Amino acid sequence: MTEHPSLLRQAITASDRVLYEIQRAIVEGTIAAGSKISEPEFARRFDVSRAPLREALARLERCHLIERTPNAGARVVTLTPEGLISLYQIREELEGLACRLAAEQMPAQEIEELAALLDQHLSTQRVREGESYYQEAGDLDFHYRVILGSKNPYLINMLCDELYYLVRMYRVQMGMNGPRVSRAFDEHKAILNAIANRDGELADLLMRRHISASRRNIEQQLQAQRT
Amino acid sequence: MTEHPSLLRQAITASDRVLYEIQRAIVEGTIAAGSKISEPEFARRFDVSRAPLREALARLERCHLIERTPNAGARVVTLTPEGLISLYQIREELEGLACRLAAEQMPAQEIEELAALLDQHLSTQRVREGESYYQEAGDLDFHYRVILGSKNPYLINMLCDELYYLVRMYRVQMGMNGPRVSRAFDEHKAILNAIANRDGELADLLMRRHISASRRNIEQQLQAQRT
DNA sequence: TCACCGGATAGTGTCGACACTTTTTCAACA
DNA sequence: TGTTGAAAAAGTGTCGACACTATCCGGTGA
Repeated sequence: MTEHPSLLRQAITASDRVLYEIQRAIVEGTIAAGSKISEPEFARRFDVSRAPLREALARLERCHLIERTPNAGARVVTLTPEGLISLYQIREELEGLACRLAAEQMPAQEIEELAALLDQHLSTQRVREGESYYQEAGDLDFHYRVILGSKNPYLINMLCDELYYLVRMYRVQMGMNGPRVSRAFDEHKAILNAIANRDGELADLLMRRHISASRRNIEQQLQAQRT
Repeated sequence: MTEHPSLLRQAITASDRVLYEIQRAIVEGTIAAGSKISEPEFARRFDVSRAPLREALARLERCHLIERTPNAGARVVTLTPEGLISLYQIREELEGLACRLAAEQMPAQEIEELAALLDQHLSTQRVREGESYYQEAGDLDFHYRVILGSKNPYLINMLCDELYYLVRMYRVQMGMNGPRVSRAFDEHKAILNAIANRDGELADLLMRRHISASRRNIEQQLQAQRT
């Protein structure tokens, strides 16, 4: 049986399903950071045998959401200021590169779609003033598209599959909000312009600044929560 | 039973062993690039059941040595000029960052050890003039240490665990040799100096150039083999 | 009281078997 | 001869069970 050709989605196995559920639970904190993962218990909880569960755990380790030690088991990662800095150091470099490549490689149509996405963000943002979650999703959506525009498969894989779940975990569990929403929108706009003008160097610079600002913002949150 | 404390090596499971063997075989070309991997066949060949084999395959996918599609199986990656460029684009950014961080973070003792390593390279290089393989290993060793010096765990993981096997695969299967050996040594020396002087910016720049030169070198090889 | 040790318990690593999917084979038909 | 389609073969995904390892816990000795 052939799937709908426009989507060509992969087959969804049991381990996929379990992966998505656990991934989401970890990112949102339903499964506490730092807690231990018992294979028999999780297998029961998600109603699969240990084989697909272990497959899922392998992939969770891949995106840095859990840490495994042989013969000892898996734990959910713990969030630390150092970890956050390490993560964002890499993001700055890789997304800067992605942005430069996008400026060079992104098809005109994708750029138009990205512009449309930003317009949509603007209107939605006005409606839901102050509500942070949507902007969260929107911000990630913007970054996703830029990364995909780089057309570098390793880059896409590293950022979208290996790093972004952890980024989301930090943002969700730090409870992102505050006045950064509208400024982020302007920064997105400037980045889009640079890409549309095929100015890779500028796009690179702006994206680095954007991420750097985002990091400082989270660090502030983290500082505030510490008091 | 406690292991020797100075090494604190992890337990070596069957899946580890199989991973190392297949990894090496793919990097060295014993298992041909692009060839299909049949789980029952490989399980027999490496004398394990399919469970640890699949665990190994998951990790091979993680370091980009194989590609899997659900319900269809795994194939060894194929080496392409585009893939090489994509890979080195990322290396330039990440190792540049690693080098900058190393200049800031690397303990003095590690820097001394790195200097000693280079001296050792120089003497060995004179003995084995023209023989490329050792320089290969030595070059990787140098890069490894710089990366470890960055003290950024994500960076270390991405470069050493996820990208470097593929880098080695390209270099080995492209049959690296030629006159780059001594120049690479000089470049290493310059990078070391920058790190020792705690000049992160310069170390970053030099490392990027070094990798860029290495990429051009491989591209040349690739061009030559194409004729 | 505390450190050490041995058994009990839970947990991970591995195995062989089965269900379902994909690919191949081959015969019927145009 | 080339194409289509269904059966057969091969292969992947999943399951339950067992072996071995790590952890916990109570007892012993100093």
